[in-house]
Amino acid sequence: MGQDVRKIKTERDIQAAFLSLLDTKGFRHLTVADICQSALTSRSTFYAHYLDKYDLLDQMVAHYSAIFASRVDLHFEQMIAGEIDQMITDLLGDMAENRQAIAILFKVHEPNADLQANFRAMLLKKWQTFIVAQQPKTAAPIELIAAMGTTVQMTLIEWEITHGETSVAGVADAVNTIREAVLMQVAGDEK
Amino acid sequence: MGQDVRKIKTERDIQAAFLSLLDTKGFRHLTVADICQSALTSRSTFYAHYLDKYDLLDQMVAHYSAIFASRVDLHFEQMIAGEIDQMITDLLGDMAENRQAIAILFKVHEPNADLQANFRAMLLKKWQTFIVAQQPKTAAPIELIAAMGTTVQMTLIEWEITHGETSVAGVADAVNTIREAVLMQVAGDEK
DNA sequence: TTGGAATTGTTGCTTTTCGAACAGTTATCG
DNA sequence: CGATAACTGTTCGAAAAGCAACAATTCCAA
Repeated sequence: MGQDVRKIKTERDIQAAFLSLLDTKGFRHLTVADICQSALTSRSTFYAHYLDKYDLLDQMVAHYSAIFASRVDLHFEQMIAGEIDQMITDLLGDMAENRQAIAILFKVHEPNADLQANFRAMLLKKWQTFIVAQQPKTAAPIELIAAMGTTVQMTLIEWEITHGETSVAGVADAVNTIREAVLMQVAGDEK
Repeated sequence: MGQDVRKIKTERDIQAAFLSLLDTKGFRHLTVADICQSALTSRSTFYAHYLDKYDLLDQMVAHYSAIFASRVDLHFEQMIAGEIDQMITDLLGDMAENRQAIAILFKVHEPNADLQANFRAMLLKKWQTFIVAQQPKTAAPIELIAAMGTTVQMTLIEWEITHGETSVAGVADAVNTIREAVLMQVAGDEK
């Protein structure tokens, strides 16, 4: 099972080159030849690993989606519990090596490969089931409140991923204020 | 020629890993297995490229020595002419990609592989022939003055290589003052 | 000093990658 | 529109890298 080191290396090189070019030239006008030239591999090798550039993008999006999927439960619970500082620390810890890659992939929006949309969808589902479980008495539609919570959380994630481990103090406060407003809606409290 | 991309890549990986380990563990206690593990290559591949770790070091020292050898004439002339700013700019320009590698190799002193000693030897030879050509009337031994000039120039080079493209203004002045003192000795002027 | 562990070079065999060609498909531009 | 350039996806033999095993040092601590 332990793969041949060469496969690991070429996939690493191809993916690194892909991300770099994605950042500069964008996805649409990127050719397989471009990627291979930058990765110092041959095209035939590329096709031994991926069907085409779409497959490469798919696999990478799936990869980072899976990583986030394995953390999303904890992340959501921390959000609800208001443990914003800890949530941010954990997120940055988990994503440390992948931060740059995720930041780049977040800007790519292809029909069946949209990392940002995947993250958002996972969070939205969490919010929906959470709100339903609360049996809110609010007049506002459940879907709206779920969308609100998701948006707030996604905005924070994007901010952290692009800005890295900068000062977190003010951020936590700001997020917390908005978070409480959303949760108040869920509880059904009228102002 | 060594045209196959794979050769280029493995040598690049091996040399990068080697430099990195050289910086952390030093040369003596470094094993071929260490290098290969860090470079993600196999030992048999290593031995297909190098005789042993000494050969690897030799080749790298020879490589950077050759680069410096191709610049040393211009570099020395700029030193004599007092074009310190230009000299520094040119040096950093030429060495931009190799700065880190040279800085690391400068700390390695093996019997037949000493980059720092090679640099110094080249400069010393330039100073010696220069001074002889001037037919100095100074009472001081030629070898002493040559050693002085070489030391001053080497010190500057080491400073630039370790400190990079930081402010150059004050450096040029300081070097120039010392340079003039040395040249005054060459001219034989008694204070 | 000695015995086990680690390191060295070397080897045979397998797997992967390379490079160059190929026909077929899409852009690009005058 | 037409052509010609670029890109795709595939194939092939040759070259390189990987891997595991080996005996032969060398290291190092008991």
